[in-house]
Amino acid sequence: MKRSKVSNNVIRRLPRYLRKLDELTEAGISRISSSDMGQQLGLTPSQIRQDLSCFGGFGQQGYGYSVPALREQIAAILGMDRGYRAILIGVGNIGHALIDNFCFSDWGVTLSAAFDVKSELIGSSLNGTAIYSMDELERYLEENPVDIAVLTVPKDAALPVTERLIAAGIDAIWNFTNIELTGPDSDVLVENIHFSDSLLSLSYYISERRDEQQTK
Amino acid sequence: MKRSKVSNNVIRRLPRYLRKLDELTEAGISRISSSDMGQQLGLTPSQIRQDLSCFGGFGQQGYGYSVPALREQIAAILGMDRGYRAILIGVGNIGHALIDNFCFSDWGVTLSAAFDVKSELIGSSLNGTAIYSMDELERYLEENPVDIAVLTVPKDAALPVTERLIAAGIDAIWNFTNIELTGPDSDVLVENIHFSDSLLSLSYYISERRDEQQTK
DNA sequence: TAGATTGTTAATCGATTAACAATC
DNA sequence: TAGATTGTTAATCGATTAACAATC
Repeated sequence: MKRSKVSNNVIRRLPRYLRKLDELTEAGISRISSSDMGQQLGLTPSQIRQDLSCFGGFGQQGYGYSVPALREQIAAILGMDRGYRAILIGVGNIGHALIDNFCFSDWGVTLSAAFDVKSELIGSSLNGTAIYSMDELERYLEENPVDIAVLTVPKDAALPVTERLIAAGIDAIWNFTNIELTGPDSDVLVENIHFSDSLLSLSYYISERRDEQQTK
Repeated sequence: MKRSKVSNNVIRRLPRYLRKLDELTEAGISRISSSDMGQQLGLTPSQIRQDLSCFGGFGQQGYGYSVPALREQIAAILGMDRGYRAILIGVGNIGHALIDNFCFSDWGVTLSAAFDVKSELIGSSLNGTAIYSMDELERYLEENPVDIAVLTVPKDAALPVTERLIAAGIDAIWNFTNIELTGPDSDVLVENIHFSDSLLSLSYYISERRDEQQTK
């Protein structure tokens, strides 16, 4: 697999391809052409072929792509078969929801532990995930392989906890707090879920549309 | 305010600017130059000036930007002052977390009601938001102004509920389900929060980095 | 006034689309 | 074989960066 600096835009489309391929599998469809796929995703056939060709030729001329084969290829490109391990920090409302409802294993990730400061949570377990005290964080990271820290702590705890994680040598943070962690300082990977950014974008698009309708 | 087709990339950066400006306000900083701002966000000064100039000249030569003034301008561009109203559909884990913890009003949006099918929830209220039966959805939409539907239903309910929303004339959906709603069919605005897409992107970047380190 | 920094125009860079030979 | 569709190269389009006159 060549990894010669594939652009962000391409990477962000790969999970959508995967999701679409899963939908096709469920619908019993086992082959698809780039033009059908493009139609269903609102993309041009060229773009899909161009994207996939960053990683190799997965299709067959005159035929298209095998749905299950392409699905496996994309899963591998995304690292779903690498057995990454995650811990979750901050079992508040959103952390709780993730532990209970988000199926990490569907995406090849194992959630191995959770951490919180609230004594009534420590020692219990949720959906099979044990909850430890924040005091045990460093020791746990020393003794267990962890690739991803899921950050679901309150706003004020975001930066201090991030510093502890970085000091403990964590590689990647999945950030659900509304704090901008991406500083130029450390080289930890940060992937953000900013609810508010998303809602504000939607708010913009609604406003744009209404203004257009006004003008007409 | 001119709205002559501003590019997506620009729109997606505006909420980050807003967030940074709020941080600056909290830190007691009342003016900032495009180069300082760029440094703090990892963007070039040019890009920030270019982005802002899509909407007008908010700065002052030789001085920079007034933090509170720019903050208000961006808030207005994003539609935060338009009083949009939202309802939430599906009071499961994630819906519950949003009602309890996500401060809609911070972003100018009012959450006016929630809907679910579970009889034990119907009639109760969470954090001041009343929960209605799904049967009342259409009636509610007829009688109340609603701009945004927050979709937090289980996977299987996603498409049928979306169809009901569209039939009832809803304009915009904030989609938390893992289903691809963006079809070419309807012209409803859809903004997605796809947890899995985000996690898989992170998984890709981790894999990319590790492969690079291998090669070295 | 001199220094700083904007808004904007032009230059560069990168991403998307189109076209087409290769081939299943 | 003929039709379909890929992978890839070239053309186009758009976004980012650089430069600089305007001016606070």
